[in-house]
Amino acid sequence: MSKQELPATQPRAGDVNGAACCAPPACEPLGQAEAEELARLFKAVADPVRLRLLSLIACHEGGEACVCDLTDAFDLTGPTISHHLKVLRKAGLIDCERRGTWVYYWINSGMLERLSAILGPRVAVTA
Amino acid sequence: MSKQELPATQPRAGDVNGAACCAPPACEPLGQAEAEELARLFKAVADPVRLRLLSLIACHEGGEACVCDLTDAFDLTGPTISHHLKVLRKAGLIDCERRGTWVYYWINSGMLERLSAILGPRVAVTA
DNA sequence: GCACTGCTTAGATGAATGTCTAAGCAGTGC
DNA sequence: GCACTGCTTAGACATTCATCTAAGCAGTGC
Repeated sequence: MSKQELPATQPRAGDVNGAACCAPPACEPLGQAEAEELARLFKAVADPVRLRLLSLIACHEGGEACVCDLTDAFDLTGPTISHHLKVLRKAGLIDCERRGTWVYYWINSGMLERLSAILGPRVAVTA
Repeated sequence: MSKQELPATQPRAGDVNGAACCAPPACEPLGQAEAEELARLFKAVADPVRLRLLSLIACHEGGEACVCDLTDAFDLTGPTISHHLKVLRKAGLIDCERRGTWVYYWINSGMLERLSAILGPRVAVTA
């Protein structure tokens, strides 16, 4: 847990024999802390069931869907869908509210847009 | 593996007692096949080491970096970095070329932009 | 050819993750 | 209050994944 703290401007192991293999970075790359937080978000999205859940919610009229509708769209048990929804919720990608018997979910589009922006023009980011 | 093939227009389980819990989708949600392919791509990005690798490569002068430089930025062994680079390569997110002693990697920005677009305005997508 | 460096592949191992069943909590309606 | 439905939590289990060490392949230079 020390190498990633190097100033990255000191003489490099690659400079042996006087032949540098490559140039220093031209912009500030992602730090470890940001990378870990972003990876947490991407992990939440990196599952076919959760991608389809997001899509189903986004596609529903009014931008929200109840769990029963989401569950019906899969060949999975209720607890499994509930688990995936929880992962998305913990990542801040969706929010939910109980209304009487049913629980409704909707997309937190700000979070998705943040992820989108990171992959967009360039990976380096001020996050 | 059959429920997701439902037309989604037939009477629903949620209609019990005549009280529908929710409305049908307002647009075409992600299919299972597309979701699986996208999840594969997102999984490749959903790791702090791989995010930093992408960032380091993108930030390097000329848009490419050699492995030795990438390895030095982490507190991980060479084989581990090589493994992560392979994951990114198999996902089509980066490409590489050997030039003499060193191997250089660069970003396949088209792939990243595709992922970016999916998370962007809406999750529903014609992928 | 031989030693050296750079990088990848192969195989093992511990941790994280997706799924299930069983059980519990929260509303609704009789 | 009691039964019923909708949804979540808890815990178990199989699979996937990140990492390591050991070994192998590819260039370079003497």
